[in-house]
Amino acid sequence: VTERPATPRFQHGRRPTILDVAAMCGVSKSTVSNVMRGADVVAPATRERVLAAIETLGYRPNAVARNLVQQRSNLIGVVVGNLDNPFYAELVKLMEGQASVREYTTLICNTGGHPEREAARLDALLEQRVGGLAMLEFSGDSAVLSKIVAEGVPAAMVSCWADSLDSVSVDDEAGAAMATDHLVALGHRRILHVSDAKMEASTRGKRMDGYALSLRRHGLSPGDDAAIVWDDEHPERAVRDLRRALERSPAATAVVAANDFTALRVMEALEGMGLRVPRDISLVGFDGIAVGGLSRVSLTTVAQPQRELAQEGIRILLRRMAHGSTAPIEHRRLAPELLVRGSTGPPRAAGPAKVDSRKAAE
Amino acid sequence: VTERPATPRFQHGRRPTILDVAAMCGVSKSTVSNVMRGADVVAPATRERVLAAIETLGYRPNAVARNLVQQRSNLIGVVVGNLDNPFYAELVKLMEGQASVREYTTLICNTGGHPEREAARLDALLEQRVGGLAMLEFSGDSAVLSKIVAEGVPAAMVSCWADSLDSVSVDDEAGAAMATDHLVALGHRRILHVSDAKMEASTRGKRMDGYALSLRRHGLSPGDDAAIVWDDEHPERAVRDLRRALERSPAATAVVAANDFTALRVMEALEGMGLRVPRDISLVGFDGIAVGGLSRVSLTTVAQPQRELAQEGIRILLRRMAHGSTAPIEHRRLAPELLVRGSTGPPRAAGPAKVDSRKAAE
DNA sequence: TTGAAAGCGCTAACAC
DNA sequence: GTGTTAGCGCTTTCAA
Repeated sequence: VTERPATPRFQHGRRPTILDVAAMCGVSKSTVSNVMRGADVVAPATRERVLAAIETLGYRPNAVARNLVQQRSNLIGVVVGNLDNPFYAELVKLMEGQASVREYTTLICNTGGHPEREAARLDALLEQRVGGLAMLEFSGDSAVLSKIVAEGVPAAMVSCWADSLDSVSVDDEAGAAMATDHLVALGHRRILHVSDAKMEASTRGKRMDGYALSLRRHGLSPGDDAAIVWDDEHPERAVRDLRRALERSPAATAVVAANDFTALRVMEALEGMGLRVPRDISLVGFDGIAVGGLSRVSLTTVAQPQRELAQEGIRILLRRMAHGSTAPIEHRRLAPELLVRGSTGPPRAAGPAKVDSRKAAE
Repeated sequence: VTERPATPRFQHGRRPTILDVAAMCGVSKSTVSNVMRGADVVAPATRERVLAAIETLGYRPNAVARNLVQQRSNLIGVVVGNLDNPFYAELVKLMEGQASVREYTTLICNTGGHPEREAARLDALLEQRVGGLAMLEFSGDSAVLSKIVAEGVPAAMVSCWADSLDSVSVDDEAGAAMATDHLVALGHRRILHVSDAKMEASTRGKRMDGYALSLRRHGLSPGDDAAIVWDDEHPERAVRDLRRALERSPAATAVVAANDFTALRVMEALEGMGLRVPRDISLVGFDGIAVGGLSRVSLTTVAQPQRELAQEGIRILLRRMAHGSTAPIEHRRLAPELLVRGSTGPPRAAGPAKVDSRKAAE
């Protein structure tokens, strides 16, 4: 039987704990804890000794233990649908920045828009006992929603919506209407809408509503082939629907896309059919992602105020984390802004363009 | 004085613990633990009872407590420089996917390329006692590096490099040489290099080396004004250097950019000067981000195999987490691939293009 | 101003 | 098979 040494036992690979620090400078661990937490009850001389020991030992407090005893954590879970979409990548980055300024660490999960993955990632976050949850995109799956509510974890929807949770988002309906109004003002009469299959249902719905509302206000109607859904896993379907709507008479002369990510794909598809944007067909996106601003791309879009969304999102979440379920639910709506760039213009005077059927067939 | 009820005390907001489950079905918490952990020592009948209790109570194990007692966590810290750069956003997404398949949760931190923020975010990760660390971009700051080594936390460098840590990356030098070879083969003789100030130093260096190596192999030399650094916070400097190099005689006819993110900005700057790509000047990027593939952008680039990088990165990290510091350091080098698209072509036959000084002045 | 002690929720020996 | 027990590293009363 080996005897334990009396001096701080330092097995290989073992991190020093608060006890090692305490032992080194002959105080109790409470005192070390008081120093660490900045409680101003410690005598200056003692504090110095403790600080020195922390330094020499390379002591680093264990957040896991602290979280366990405090029954809360400085972890914020961020659930995002698709980091491929620059809008969300940018938003996640901004939120992480906001959170870390406030000493919170973010756990970021990408769900790919699949409700079952969303549920699984959420479970992981809940097991980590995150202090709060930010949903940046939300499948709308009611099982996921009820899990959040049942768990009672503070949550905020950012750039998406759920009745029962705090949220901050832009006015999607107004934004989509602005996009459509812009096209109508340019003289377009037959305008299509392409939405994104991956997009959360309620936002998708509101953007479609805004589009339809604008048309109605101008005495126009969408037409039965005007609502197209872009599913990135089966782009050929949307391309086919798009082509049909463009070959009909009167041919569509403009497209409102549900977001920039989709708009870029639609632009690609249209140009693949031999159509020129905006000469033959105009296109408006939604979100205001950075690449849309490149002169090569020059996508007219309805921009969301990302920085404000991130800031408000974190603010609302922290408020909820502080107040618990007592505070009333807060829904912030921010105003989107129409950025007119080079992908929109008046419809062709010389009548509708012809789809290049050779290219279109590919 | 109120008396404590004998039945499971359920204060408001208190999550059920393993003890509540145990009490509910009259077993000890070890048995519940055995069921949870899938230890096959539990009698089927007991297991059923426990499972039922878990179900009705909505019990969810506390990963914080588990991590504390197990002295390890299923958390993987991912440190990335800039999520704005789609290359990293895409890579992060892939790594998160790989990690979650293996039941690991990722903690993602964005450092903005600032060493001090990198150090701060790293501290947060270490306090959470992450089981492993993936560095996707690394300032090269030696303080950060030595912190990782001192802490003894398993770490892998992905798409970047440190001698003392496992890594997986592409052969940056060979890739940059491929890009340059391609331009030389097209007939270009005076070729500039624009690197990215935010980029980690060693990768930046290797890509520059590859560029210089290729030139030398072809009997060319860069010229004293050929090395330009793009700093996103002061783009005007790079633009000025670029313009000078283009106004000199013989004027440069091609640019190798250190990455796609920078290439896109250079493209924007060149076209802002009234130059056309590739007619007046050719441009090659590095990374292979998705937007480069849009027909509007059509950026010739040296693509990195992102999926493989993510897969190998997680594999190497998990290997290190399993073996501790005993295993030898592993450096994997993957081959990059030249994607010739529309931003490169032969130099103008009719001599160098004229920079539009009106536009250039803006 | 400092220390002693009681946990936070869980795992993992080990005993029964 | 199941229960008992001893912690993991820390915070937080409460006494001294």
